[in-house]
Amino acid sequence: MTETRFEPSQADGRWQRAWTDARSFEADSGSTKPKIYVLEMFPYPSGRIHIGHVRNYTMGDVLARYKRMTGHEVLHPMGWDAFGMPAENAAIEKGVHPGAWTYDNIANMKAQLQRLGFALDWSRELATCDPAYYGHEQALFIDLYQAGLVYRKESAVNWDPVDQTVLANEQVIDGRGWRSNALVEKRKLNQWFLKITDFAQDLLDGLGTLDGWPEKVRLMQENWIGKSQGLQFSFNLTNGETLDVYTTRPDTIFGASFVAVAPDHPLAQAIAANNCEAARFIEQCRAGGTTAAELETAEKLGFDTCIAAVHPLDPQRRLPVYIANFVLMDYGTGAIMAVPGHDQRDFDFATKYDLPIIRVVASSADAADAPLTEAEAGDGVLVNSAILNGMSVADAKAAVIGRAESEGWGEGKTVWRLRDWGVSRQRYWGTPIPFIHCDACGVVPVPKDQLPVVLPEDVDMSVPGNPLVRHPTWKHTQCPSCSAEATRETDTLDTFINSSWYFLRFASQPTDKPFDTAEIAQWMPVAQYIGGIEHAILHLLYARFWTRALAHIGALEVKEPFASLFTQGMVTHETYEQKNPDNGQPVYFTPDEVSRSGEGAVRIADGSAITIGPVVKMSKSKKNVVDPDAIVDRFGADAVRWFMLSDSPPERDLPWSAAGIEGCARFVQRLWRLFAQYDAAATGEDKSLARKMHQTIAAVAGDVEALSFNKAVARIYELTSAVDKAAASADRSAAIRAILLLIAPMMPHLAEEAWERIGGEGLIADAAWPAVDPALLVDDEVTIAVQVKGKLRDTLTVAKGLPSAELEALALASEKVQRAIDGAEVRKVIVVPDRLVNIVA
RNA sequence: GCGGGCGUGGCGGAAUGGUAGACGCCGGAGACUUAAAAUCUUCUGAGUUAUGCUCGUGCGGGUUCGAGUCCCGCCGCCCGCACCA
Repeated sequence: MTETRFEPSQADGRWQRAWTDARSFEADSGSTKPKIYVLEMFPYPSGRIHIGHVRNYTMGDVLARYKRMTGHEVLHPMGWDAFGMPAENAAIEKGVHPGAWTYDNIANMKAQLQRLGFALDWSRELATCDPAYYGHEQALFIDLYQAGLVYRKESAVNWDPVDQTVLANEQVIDGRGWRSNALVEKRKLNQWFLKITDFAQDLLDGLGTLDGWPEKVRLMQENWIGKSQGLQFSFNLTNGETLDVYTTRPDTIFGASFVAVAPDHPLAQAIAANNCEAARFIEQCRAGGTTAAELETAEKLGFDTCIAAVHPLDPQRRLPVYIANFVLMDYGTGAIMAVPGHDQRDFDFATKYDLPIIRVVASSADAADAPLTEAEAGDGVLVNSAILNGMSVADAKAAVIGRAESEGWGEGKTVWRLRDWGVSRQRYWGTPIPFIHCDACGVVPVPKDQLPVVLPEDVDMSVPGNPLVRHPTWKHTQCPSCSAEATRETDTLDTFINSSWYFLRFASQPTDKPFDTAEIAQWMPVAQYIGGIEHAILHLLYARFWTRALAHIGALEVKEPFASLFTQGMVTHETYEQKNPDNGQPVYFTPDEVSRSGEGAVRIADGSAITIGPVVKMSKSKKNVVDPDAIVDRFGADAVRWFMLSDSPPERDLPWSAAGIEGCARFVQRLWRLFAQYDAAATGEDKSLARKMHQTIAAVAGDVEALSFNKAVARIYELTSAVDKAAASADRSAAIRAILLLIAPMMPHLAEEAWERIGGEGLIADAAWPAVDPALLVDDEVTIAVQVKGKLRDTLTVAKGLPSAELEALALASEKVQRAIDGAEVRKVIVVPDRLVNIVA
């Protein structure tokens, strides 16, 4: 090792080729080693990878490489979530075919990923837009149809009358199409649905078994599934009709002081038909915002219908019926009994419209008349509730439901927020839904031997509307049952279906079927799944459902696809801006355009002052981005990888900084110089360095297993400094070799290069993780804190395991301690062996 | 509004109820050099009458021999959301 600098520009490519040539990272399903599946969420091929991908994939890579070193057969694949709207947008804007655009992007991004040296099994690469992938998806979809998990029903979509297309919610801006600016209409279409609600309870129960998932994600899914148990019952109205309401608090029924229906409720609509004031009110409700935060802070508003409802347990009582802006049509029956005393929204409404607020739950029977200044949702005993008085909330719930059922005016009911999954998309760039519409036979699945139903290549994206509908020949076919003229389904599948089983196809990819059940069992479930929190609900819930659905039809033996989930933080960067003198709007500059010095920054082009803005998520609009290729060119893959792992805990945001990456590049060189000092022939002991080495190996292993990469990095720095300071010895050489192995998963190119030079056998990628001698994990000397009344006054270095009495004597003998005691009487001495002595005087 | 999370030096962050600030970045001083870069050494929470002492983990209480850590009440920031009856 004579070169004084490590040259990533030469080493990176050389070792990447060596790994490819040796097929180092191709997973063997037949291996007898313990198997482990490490997976990061596959990217959408947008064109360029961004630094967030680099962070995500670096984390997975370190774990995958580490697991290989600890004797596992590792499956660590990569592919492309390649269907979706951006390709169609590009096609419309640039006149390229969505497929051509997508495959170009894949080629670029693959090259970018390969430059980072990720230990990926590229032999299993897949793209969801490949008929070899989506054909199997069509087969699975038909299987689920035959199992009764797929059905069609009418459902509303956002229709853009100018672009003749259905819009996603995000494409509707202030009620208008994002591209056409036309007013969006609600249109009812016959669409395909998956029965995810059949699995609601199972999906909920499964969350309890996912110990390896963040509590936050489990909670988000639980709320999304939204199970509630309550009473659905019917009010008799004074106009002769009845009104169904749902409540989760039947116990508070005697506290009901009004009834409210959603603006979209049929009753409200009927009233509005001959009452323009009501119609105006409903219109006003629709004009308001629809997000939770907007509605929560919006004032509670109502319209008195002048209809009254008869209280089912107190027929003399009449409750006014309101149309209210805070009642949702989509949940329950779209109508509620309102209990102001025990629901804050009802309380706010009652206060505004001067309706009675009745306490029916109190801390004790004596507190029945305690005034309510806000709604009280807590537990207690029933008061002011006739037959229910004195009961607990739980008993009263059961009593009311029992009575409603026996008297026939209501029934206990479980209501779910979760709704069936609408999977129809009226778009070209997606998986064709493999069904045929026949006038005589109805909806008929495409026979499996005719799969895949392939998208036509010759489409014109410049004309509005779905090209599959207007293609001259594609949709025309024969009915598989009766051979009559028939048409293909022109809807394509939601891309969330593509990502609901790609991990299965990675694990097993026969040509004649979606996957091999036995081979899947070798790898599934995914041991560690890593991705962004933005997928906490939809992707992860759909994948859990799809896996269950396949298990339900016997195609799989696992129900939960991802045993452990990790959601990493974003990569952030400060912003650089100037005010536009004309309109005062900020103008952003990229880090390349700005020279940062000390406190301030200037624009390189003209030397003008730049305002340094907040550190926020990297985004194109704020121009606070760094290009992975550019930084790999400049610093090498290993420095970039090291930066991704350093400092910030992986679940938190990582602030990118030029100084930070430069520091990492310096550390790469420092290690290079250290490795050059490796001397296999060195002799002599360095017991304390040997201890430090074994402790570090054990700690780094634990940190990597826990994905606490920032801690592992800190420990490697510590050991490096200790080795730097140590004199030559056999132990020092061993420690240098250990550092090399510890950094191998993190800085694999540097590690290979140095491994070769010190005469390591084979590739370090195939080397074993260094062994730990348990005897050397503990020190024989410990430093004891000596406190007086809880304040540190001295420290003592003593032999480990010194008895308490001796520790106490040593502590009391300390001059500093005596000065702190200052002659006071020692009342108590707390001794924690090998830790501290606390003298209470 | 509800749910969840987080508040520790100039910055990112360490810390099984037991020596707060590990490790890194920034910054200061010095060595090497004709010089610079690189590298190395060293200092770096605040205050102070400096071998010491006092204060210090968002704020106010509490439990404890001992609290960044546990409990109660606030404040602020971030994320999620579906007024879910």
